[in-house]
Amino acid sequence: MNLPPVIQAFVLHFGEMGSRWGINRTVGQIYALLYVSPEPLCADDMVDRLGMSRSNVSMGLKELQSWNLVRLMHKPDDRKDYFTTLGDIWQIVRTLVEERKKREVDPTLSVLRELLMQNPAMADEQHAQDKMREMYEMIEMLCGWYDDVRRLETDRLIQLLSLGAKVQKILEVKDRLFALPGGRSKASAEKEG
Amino acid sequence: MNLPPVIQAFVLHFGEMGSRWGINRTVGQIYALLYVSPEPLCADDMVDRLGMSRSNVSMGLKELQSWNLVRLMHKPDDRKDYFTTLGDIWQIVRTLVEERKKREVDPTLSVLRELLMQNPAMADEQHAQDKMREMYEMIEMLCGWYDDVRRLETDRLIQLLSLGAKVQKILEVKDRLFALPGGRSKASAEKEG
DNA sequence: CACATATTTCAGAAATTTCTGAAAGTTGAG
DNA sequence: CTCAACTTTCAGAAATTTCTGAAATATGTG
Repeated sequence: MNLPPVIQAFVLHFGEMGSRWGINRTVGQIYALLYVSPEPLCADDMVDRLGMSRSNVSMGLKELQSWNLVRLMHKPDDRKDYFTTLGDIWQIVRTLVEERKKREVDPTLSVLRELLMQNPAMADEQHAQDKMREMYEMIEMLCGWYDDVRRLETDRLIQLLSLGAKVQKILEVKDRLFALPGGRSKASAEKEG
Repeated sequence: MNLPPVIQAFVLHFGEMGSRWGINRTVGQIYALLYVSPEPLCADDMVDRLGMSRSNVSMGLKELQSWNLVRLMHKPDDRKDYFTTLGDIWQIVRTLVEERKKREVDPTLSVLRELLMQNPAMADEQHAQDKMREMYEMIEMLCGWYDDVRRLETDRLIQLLSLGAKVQKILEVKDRLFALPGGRSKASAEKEG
């Protein structure tokens, strides 16, 4: 590896982290390097700096493109392909979540849905299906929330995050304010959508 | 494998999913089987039903215990160890998130913190550190939010999730209600915590 | 303690994943 | 079309991870 120490440490760490997630070590390293680079890099730059084979870099870049994590660019009068990461850190997180959902959560939901349609042939299967339904409903709820939240603009999202659980308190205050004795208040109507 | 078809399909799916996460295939299968079982199982039950070696089951259970995902039990007059999953699905999700944070997010934060202390020796390192800081702050914000939300009781959490982004609207309503011309309102005071 | 029942460890086999160099493919310029 | 510059593919090598059987360890019972 041929990198300044701080960058090398960062790249190595993300290589390790990558291998804990589905992404492999070299893909993690390539991405980390691109993330901290001030300029787009071409494959040969990465070969030099990361010390891996040209073909490995090529495969890694292909995978990163399939994750929508990297953008292909060109420089004028240069036939090489250059790459950069895509968007700011929040956009990166959004993309990561979106892609992982697509690859992991959605297929799981569809397996569960299918299994829940089967007729249980015995008590154990019945019980298993009940547990699967519990899981299915939990995932659906998280997906519904995600589907709402992903549409927020980033500064709204940040605002919401900084609020944390204080939302609860605000809801309580609001409920008290709008509460009408024995009636369905405007607040609860809104809360229930 | 020696399992009813619906359960087998579930177990196989979670095996595959497990291998996309850090968890390996057989550990995923063991957990899936325990999750849908009405009764605690002993290691030999798992050997029978999953068709893997006794030692493999033993190692898998050890790993699941280290993740706090499985509880060891005993039956009266029986020397075998029995195992169950731990808590309802929401508790399981909490545990998973907590453990993954501990193993993946916390170490990353500490690497980043350390790298941000270094003196940049050149422009590229300076730029890299800026990007790392951006990432560090994003992770800190997510952790802060998580730290708030994890304390909520499950039904409060569910309530919050079903609310989704509608929280935003409620905030807007609230801001409008409390807004005093030119003044720091009770609402904004609360929002800023 | 001796024995039977259980669980864990661990060295190496088996399987899977990652990585490489060589060859094939692509593309723009002359 | 031909060449040079560049990228991709892919078969097999290398590395890593997973899995197993055999041996070691632990534990309750008489």
